[in-house]
Amino acid sequence: MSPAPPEPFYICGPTASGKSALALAYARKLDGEIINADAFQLYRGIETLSAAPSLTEIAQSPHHLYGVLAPSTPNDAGSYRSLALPIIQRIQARGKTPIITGGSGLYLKFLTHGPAPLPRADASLRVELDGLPLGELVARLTELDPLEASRTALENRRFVSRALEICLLSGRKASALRDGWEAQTARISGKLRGIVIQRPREILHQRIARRTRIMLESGAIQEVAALADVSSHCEKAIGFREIRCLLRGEIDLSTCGELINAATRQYAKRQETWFRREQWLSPEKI
RNA sequence: GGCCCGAUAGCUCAGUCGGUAGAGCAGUGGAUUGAAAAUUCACGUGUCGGCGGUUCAAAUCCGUCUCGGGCCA
Repeated sequence: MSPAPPEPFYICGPTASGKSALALAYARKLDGEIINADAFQLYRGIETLSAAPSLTEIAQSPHHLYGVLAPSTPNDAGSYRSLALPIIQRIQARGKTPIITGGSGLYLKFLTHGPAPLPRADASLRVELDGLPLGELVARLTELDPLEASRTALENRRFVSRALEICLLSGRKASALRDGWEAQTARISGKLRGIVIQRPREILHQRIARRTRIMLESGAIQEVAALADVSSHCEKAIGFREIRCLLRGEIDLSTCGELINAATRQYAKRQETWFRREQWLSPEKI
């Protein structure tokens, strides 16, 4: 009888909190291999902009799922799960510990809790729904699935659109499809091992400012310039828009840095809100 | 030295005929299972530059001082 495969170890927390460095430490400690759980470090061509691990870091331990997608490739949490699961299994089969590292809360939760039994996104339907006024989306959702409408933040176009999309694609009520899934996943609570990095807000802001400065000095501008003609999925990365403004001469370098700083701070706050609520790991102060 | 303009939230500014003030940004908290570095919701007491005066009542009118900026010497 073969021994049980090593359980994955999760390292998460807000941006610029030091996840990559901690992952390396744990890779040594647990004889592990690192797997990315960051939505934008998946992409090639924005390694600096997305603060992906450096070549020096990557050389120290096997790293997986960094720079594996072309900039124009769309992605979502479900696709990420499909990419990550086989890699986790292969690492475990070698007797190594998967060290899953990243700050994309939704991606992590898809990995740990699995997808709800819902139809996946449909690009052409989204184009169609995007053309309708929010009021109409709300009206259609309310008609098809009043229960789901009552549970949805109706001011949030994305959420309304997604709920309606589920109803239209499945021909069933989104509320019915979602039911049961949450209860099923509740058992995972507190069972997984890992760390949520927490730092005082002030310290985190200092780290963000430092990282933004280094990023702008060490190639992020060139990365965005190189993608100038590409209509890419990764345009949503923080810093992309700001650097494009810089390249067009609309703002100066210091303004660009300030805008990126502010956007990164806001992102870090959203991540903290997410991880504060997620109780499947026990938070550990660093 | 003289004249003019400005000083209001952390920042940029609005504030009508005098009735003790509100936007954007920043910040904080929340939502968030298939776009998530996305999307979205909520939260505004501050010596209205200081001191005096007029007035029932002053961010608002008057005087004066301080600090910016400008013009003329």
